[in-house]
Amino acid sequence: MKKPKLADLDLLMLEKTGEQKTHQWVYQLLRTNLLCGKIAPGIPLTIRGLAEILNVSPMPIREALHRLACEGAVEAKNNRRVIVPLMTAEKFSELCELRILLETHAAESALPYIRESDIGNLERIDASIDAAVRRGDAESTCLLNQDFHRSLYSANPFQVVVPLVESLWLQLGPFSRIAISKLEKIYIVDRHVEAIEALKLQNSFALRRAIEADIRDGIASIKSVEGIHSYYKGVA
Amino acid sequence: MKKPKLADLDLLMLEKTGEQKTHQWVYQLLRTNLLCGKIAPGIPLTIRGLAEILNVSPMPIREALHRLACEGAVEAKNNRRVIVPLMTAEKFSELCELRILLETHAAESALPYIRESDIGNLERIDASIDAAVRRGDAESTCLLNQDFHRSLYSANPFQVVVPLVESLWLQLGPFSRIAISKLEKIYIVDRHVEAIEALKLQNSFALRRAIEADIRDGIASIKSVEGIHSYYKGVA
DNA sequence: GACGCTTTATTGTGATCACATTAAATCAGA
DNA sequence: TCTGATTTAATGTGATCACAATAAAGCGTC
Repeated sequence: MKKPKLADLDLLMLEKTGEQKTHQWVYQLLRTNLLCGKIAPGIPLTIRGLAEILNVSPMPIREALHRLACEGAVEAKNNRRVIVPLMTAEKFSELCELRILLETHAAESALPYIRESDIGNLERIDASIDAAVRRGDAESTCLLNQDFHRSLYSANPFQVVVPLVESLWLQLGPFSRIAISKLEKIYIVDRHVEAIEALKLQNSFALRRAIEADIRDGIASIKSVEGIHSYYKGVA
Repeated sequence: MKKPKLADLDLLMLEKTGEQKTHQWVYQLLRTNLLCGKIAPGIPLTIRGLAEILNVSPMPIREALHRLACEGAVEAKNNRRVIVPLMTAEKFSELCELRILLETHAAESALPYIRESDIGNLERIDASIDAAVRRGDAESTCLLNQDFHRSLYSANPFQVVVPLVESLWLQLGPFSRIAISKLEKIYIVDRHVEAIEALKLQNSFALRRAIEADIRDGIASIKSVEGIHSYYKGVA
């Protein structure tokens, strides 16, 4: 097995809209690729290397990498390498527990602010997810799933938890790919529909249950993959 | 009342140790000052201005400010100003609820890993806090208090929650100064001692109670300050 | 082949500069 | 003295460069 290199990356590209700065574009691009697992743990990300791939100066890459590092998406080692951090079973468990803790809270505290239009929006996103699942589009499924959660929690205008949750998503990102590969089996029960029902009924208990179940379903699918342990440590 | 300017800042300085990079030094310095409320909300922080104050090139300041922005410690407005964000009552409540949620979890999941030496270390820190309170040293009290919590949670070697908690501390930082000013009245009951007792007894329920009470005591002292609302919005 | 040392290439950091954008200061007119 | 437009100053961004530190490659020895 060949050692993976930076140049082998096939990133999914985003177009740079005119209103965003270069470093924001780089950040979004790397972030998106991390979130749907396009960048495997262990391969060193270099400033100049990415600068060449993306055809920009090293400066915006530097800023984007630093930001991702402070969100825990990548890890700046004490030597001079920046990598997607490797995973351990214990760390994985901690991240999942925190997701449940934070996201059930976020959903519940958003509930009083949910309006008809919010529910419509969530239903629209969930329909897109179903479509993406059916056509086997892993990247879209992953990103839309996060859109669903983010939209729900953001209904609370005084919300401060979304950035924390996004940090958790980023740290789990490289492994969500595994979950996605089994998505068709998972979505026998659509937890999003359950959540939307709970919203309509203003039932905070049912809402918490639905969110927790949704997260646990994803976890279970990852844990069900045999040899996951060797996966995290194998690329070291 | 004069409009506060950047030059009027009297930052508490840290010496730059040889092993740390310049941008890390700048980050720690700004972070420390934010955490103990030395930088008031509303005054614009500029790269070149800080560079001149700290006698470094603009580059490390840029990186430090970007990192603080991504942690929520400062807010980069859409115009060209970076400020310590203003507070609202609702946001304040959210931050406090999250502190309780995350820190009680962090304490509980650290409990199984606590060793004799950890307890000794925590007792030592608590003694330092008492000393700082007695001599009215607000900055040290604030920083040592965070040391206590961080040390406790970090006993769990697989812990991923400390960075999230630190982000919350940073966002609450500018207002912790208010709490500190009333600290002598608060520490009638030393919640840290209660927490240490719970650790010794391996009593996770009592530990959660102690941590939650510790946080709530601080909150109560801030809320007890009359006109706090005008404080957050007054400097706008 | 495998291991240790030297040489070379590459990396992150910090400094400096040019430029477009925005805030602040200046000034004219009432 | 106040208001609004115009000029001036200051800011963030991105590019480029020099430098020290590190990793990778080359090479000789066992």
